[in-house]
Amino acid sequence: METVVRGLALVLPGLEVERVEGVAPVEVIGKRVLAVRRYGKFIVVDFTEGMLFVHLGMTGQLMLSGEEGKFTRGRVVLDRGVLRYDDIRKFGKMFWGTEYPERGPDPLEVSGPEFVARVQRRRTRIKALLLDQSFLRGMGNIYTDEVLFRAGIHPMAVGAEMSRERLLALHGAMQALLLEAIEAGGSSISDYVNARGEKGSFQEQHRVYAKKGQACVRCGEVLERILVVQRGTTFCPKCQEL
DNA sequence: ATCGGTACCTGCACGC
DNA sequence: TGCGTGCAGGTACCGA
Repeated sequence: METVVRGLALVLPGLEVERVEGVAPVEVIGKRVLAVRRYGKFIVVDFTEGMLFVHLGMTGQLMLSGEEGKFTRGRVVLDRGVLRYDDIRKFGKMFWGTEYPERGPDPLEVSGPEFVARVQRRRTRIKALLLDQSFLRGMGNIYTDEVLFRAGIHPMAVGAEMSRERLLALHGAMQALLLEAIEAGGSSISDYVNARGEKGSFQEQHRVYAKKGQACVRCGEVLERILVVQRGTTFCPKCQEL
């Protein structure tokens, strides 16, 4: 989402909405874009009064250029350019609002001590916690699996039982991972593209996500796949012991 | 508070 | 080639 936002922020500010089509909310008509920001996994387009929230779900794409397709679900036509919304599975959403949805702190902004304190208050498994948007806004399945591998933590480990040191290491690994992923333009598995329709390359640096059966890059052990809160989870049983 | 199950929707990879 | 199954960057809601 961060990489989509960065692309949109280069182009949209100052433009005025002329009309909308499809799922785009009518409230934006006639309003001028002030800024484009990210709020967790939401893309937030700031207008003179109120905000357009866009959540891409699993397969959503928000683009400034490129061809219309079978899965184009909506458009925001501006005085200079068109913002097009495509979504194969229709899990994404666009809506107008004046208040932010209730969410936890941003993983890139939360401090180490605050992160530790929040985790230690909870009895649930660390993977479920990282995925919970009311706990942290922004971590998804890819980066959760990747960061737990980097920090050497089992996805079923209970947060409240982990030491301050391990949690601080997890916090540091999480911020480093996200910054590297943003630097690489994000992870494109099948559908993800930025605002210009370009794929990211961080998938080339994934170490465990969707790599069940492959050898662990650190120890050579065969990577395992389990289900945690109904999400496919891949980890190294040797480097990430319970 | 937390969890499993289900639902939403479409495409794709895989086995037979 | 075709069919059935399971899986997918997410989230909401249900009942236990």
